Amino acid sequence: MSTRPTLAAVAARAGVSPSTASLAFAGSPKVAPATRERVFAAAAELGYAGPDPLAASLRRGRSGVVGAFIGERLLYAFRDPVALQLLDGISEVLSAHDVGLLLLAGDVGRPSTSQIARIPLDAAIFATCGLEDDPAVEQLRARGVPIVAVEGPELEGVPMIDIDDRGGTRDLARHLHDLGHRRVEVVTMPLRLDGTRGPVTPKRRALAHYRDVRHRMEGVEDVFGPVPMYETPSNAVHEGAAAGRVLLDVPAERRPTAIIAQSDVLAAGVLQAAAELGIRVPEDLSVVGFDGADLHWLAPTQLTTVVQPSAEKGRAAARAAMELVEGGTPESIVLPVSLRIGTTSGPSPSSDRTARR
Amino acid sequence: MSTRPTLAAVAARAGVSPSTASLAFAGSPKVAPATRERVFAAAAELGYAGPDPLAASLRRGRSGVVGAFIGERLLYAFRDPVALQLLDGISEVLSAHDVGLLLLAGDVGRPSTSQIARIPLDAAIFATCGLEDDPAVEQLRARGVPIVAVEGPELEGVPMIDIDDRGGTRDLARHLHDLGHRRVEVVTMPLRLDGTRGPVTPKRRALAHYRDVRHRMEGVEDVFGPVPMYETPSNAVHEGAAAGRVLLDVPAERRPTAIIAQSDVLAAGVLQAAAELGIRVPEDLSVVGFDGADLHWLAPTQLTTVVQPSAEKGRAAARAAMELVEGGTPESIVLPVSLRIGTTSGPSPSSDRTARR
DNA sequence: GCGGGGCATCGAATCGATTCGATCCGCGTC
DNA sequence: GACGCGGATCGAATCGATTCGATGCCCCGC
Repeated sequence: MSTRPTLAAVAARAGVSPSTASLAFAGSPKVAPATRERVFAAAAELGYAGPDPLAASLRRGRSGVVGAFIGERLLYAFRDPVALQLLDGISEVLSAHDVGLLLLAGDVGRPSTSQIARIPLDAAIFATCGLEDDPAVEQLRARGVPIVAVEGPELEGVPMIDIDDRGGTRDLARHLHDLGHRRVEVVTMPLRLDGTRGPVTPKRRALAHYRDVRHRMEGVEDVFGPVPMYETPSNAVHEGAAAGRVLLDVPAERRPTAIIAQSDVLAAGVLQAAAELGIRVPEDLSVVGFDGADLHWLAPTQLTTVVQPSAEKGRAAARAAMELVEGGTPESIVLPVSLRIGTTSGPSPSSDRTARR
Repeated sequence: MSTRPTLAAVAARAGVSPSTASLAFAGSPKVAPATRERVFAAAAELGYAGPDPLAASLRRGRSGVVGAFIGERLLYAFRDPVALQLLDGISEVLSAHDVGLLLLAGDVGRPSTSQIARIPLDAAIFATCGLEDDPAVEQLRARGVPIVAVEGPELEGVPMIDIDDRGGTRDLARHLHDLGHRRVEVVTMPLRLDGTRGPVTPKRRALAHYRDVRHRMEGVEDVFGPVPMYETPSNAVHEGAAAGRVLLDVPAERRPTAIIAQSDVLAAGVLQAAAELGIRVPEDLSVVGFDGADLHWLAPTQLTTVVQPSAEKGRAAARAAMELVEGGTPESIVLPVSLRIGTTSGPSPSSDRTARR
């Protein structure tokens, strides 16, 4: 009573050897139906719920758990609809394999390294965080835990699931350029998670941690050349709004005619700031985002943005992880993105002016 | 090379017994500093990253993983800010214990039971789902995995973390009653996850799955008596909006003067519907919610709502889980909630009319 | 009647640590 | 000089399954 029955006990009760009992539970076709029944009956009598996952894991060398590394704490990371979609995609594939999804949130000051040491992981997916100088990477490698990176930096032997951040932003920028915009500014996601807010200096830029952020900066520059950029400390609506206020609350002639936000969430914040300041979108100002997140509450406004396959990114990452666990060597992949023109971008007001003159 | 070094190998190299090496890695004070150093040096030479968590888990009988059961798939569950806060609270406490948080999302048609059989869990927290007739409960019990329920039904030997849903809603209802509202309708969260949408019939109500939903219905009735209720199939903004359109798009004299939404998210949807229909809030209509979620994008509107300690709920649940793992028997607790009056509730327009006449 | 093939079952090694009680050694004390 | 004590280290059992190669057995065919 005090202690749970073991497979051996069940086997004894059923009058078979532990090996046969094990086979029976594994559903092996090698065991005779009658025997299988006897084993199950014995298990039922003893209240045995099936093989202990821990013991099975040790023997198999697999824990059935894949870890997803989230840079920030859950609460902030999940303000980001893309992160959610990503995780949802991961979860979908993993659960189809009966594998569990473990969340490793980088809590402030607490490196997740001590968790890694204690928790059995079959593979790790770096989901929404740069992994350049993350000590966890070293530790996982030493442990032999395979790693998959989502929009991380290239790492020896680490398959990467990427999207065409640069190309997508380039399309977006070109769209604005075609509309006559010349005074364009960028609101960036955090270059790294240290709470910095403000104009991006070259020095700051050199510290950029995240691959996607860098590529989205470059995509703009491919079209417009150097452009003022403003960094937010967190990819959240209110930070977008704060940035928007700074960039927009200036004399109209110095105001940008278009703002390229590096995410839809930030773009939504900029829209908010514009509304507060009585700036009409898209008449006075074009605002574009990135992600194609469904910001239901923005309706009926439709953001001009670059749609990325967030969920598919997650599924691909999970598939790669499973393949690594099986001993395979999955390829890095780059998923395509597509421009979606909404109601927040229009002809540049200054180009109108020039035309009229 | 092909195979990872074991503790035994490290011990051999350091010239000590496996037991001593184990003690050294565990940081036991019983091992002499010099010896410890020797062990660590040997480990470094061999590229040994520390004891294998799987083996350690088996021996200890603990996996260091706690599962959180999410009723829906991740994507939908996390539209709900309360679920997020809850998970964040859980994660906070667990990671302080170096314990991992595993997400078990009930994907459509795929009961998580097969995952449970394969994944080693130390405890399970039923986070955002009813567990009345969940087969997972039976399975976990058979396995001896302790369970904590958050706003679940009372279950023998399962500590429950609850909030005062009924009392909170009662305060909310009284607030509206005091403002003169008499024609009140309720927008409910799903009574169970089967996609049902529409007026709540007594028959339907008998099927109600979720404790919090039931209590929030009762709280309203404590003040207003029987009240028309309208069920949404999912706790999401657009569903709130859909419900709002149905309830509000009727001749003004049949329109409710106040709508009590069972969550802030639904309330936000109702606000959206009201705006679409040109109904002013709070002049023509009061809208109240529940949760105290920070819907940043609602600003500057401030929802009248009941603030619940979502994150604390998560922390409490995680603490209870840890206590269960340690063999303790944590108590069920009920956390307090508080009314927060915002800008979306005001005097009933019909009471104005009556007064004027 | 005997050899062989196939199917069901069994034995035993193994996965990699943890942990308790035992042992060993050096030193202080009477 | 013997005894006792305490700190450091070691031996060996144990956690609970999985799995491969071996064994036993039955039946068929020659």
